[in-house]
Amino acid sequence: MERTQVKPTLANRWDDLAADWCPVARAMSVIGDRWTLLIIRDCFLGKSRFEQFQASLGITRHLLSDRLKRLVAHGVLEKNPYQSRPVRYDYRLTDKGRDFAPALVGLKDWGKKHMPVRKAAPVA
Amino acid sequence: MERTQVKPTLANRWDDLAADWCPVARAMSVIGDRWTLLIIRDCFLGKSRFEQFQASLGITRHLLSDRLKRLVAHGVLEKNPYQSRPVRYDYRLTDKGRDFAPALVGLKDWGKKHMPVRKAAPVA
DNA sequence: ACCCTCCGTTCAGAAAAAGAACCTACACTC
DNA sequence: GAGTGTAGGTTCTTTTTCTGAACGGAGGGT
Repeated sequence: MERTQVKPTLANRWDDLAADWCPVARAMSVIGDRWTLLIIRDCFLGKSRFEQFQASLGITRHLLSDRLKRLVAHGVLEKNPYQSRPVRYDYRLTDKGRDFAPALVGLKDWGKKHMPVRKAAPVA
Repeated sequence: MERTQVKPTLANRWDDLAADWCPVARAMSVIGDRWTLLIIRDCFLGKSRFEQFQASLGITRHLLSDRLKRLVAHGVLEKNPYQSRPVRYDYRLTDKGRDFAPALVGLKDWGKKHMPVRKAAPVA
């Protein structure tokens, strides 16, 4: 009885999309932010560690930590120890994660065709 | 020189991605939020008006207005008057917008396969 | 004249993100 | 046996963005 009636009229929170009738919306409940799909892209490019993602994306560590947790929780990534003495983890795509490949290719093609690289400021 | 620097300290991450080396990142600079791709999906489903998007998505009107402007600015949608007496506009996909189809299909397939509809709360 | 529809805009408050520093645990050197 | 470095985070405060509700304007219908 504590949170069933939180918002009766408008539905929108991140995870509310997960129950949408539309599969695209349900996909957006996983990757519907600026970084998540780029983390997945980095995984496809062979990156697997916290520091690698952080260096690659320039994302804040806090947010990266959060997004990795979310991806693991969704079963898109797996967190495994890759060495045990000082325990260190890496993140690898699961089959579910690898199935993003077609969507990623679609976005890559779109970006290539429609978003030419315009440098922010040709300083100096 | 006084007000070109509206936000001097923080870089706008949205637009930083537009200059990224990776075409996926550049695509994310357009659709890298929870709603934009769903607006585009709605366009593919034949919706074209403010109220239709708002009813379909449950997005706040403010944000919808903002996202539509952004999509028009990016050339993904076109804003056209569909009646002139009380001037009303609708939003239609451009060719650039229609080129999202493959990516959208990729996400739809992923959502269908990996995100079964789980109702938020099986209340009574 | 009054209410209705469509397409927004404005405002205050809540949520999320940014940026930087901090922490743990171990290994390597000195 | 104290510093230094590395990997993988967490904590903190300040900005930015999003939400939710109300307001506005331009015309239409009755």
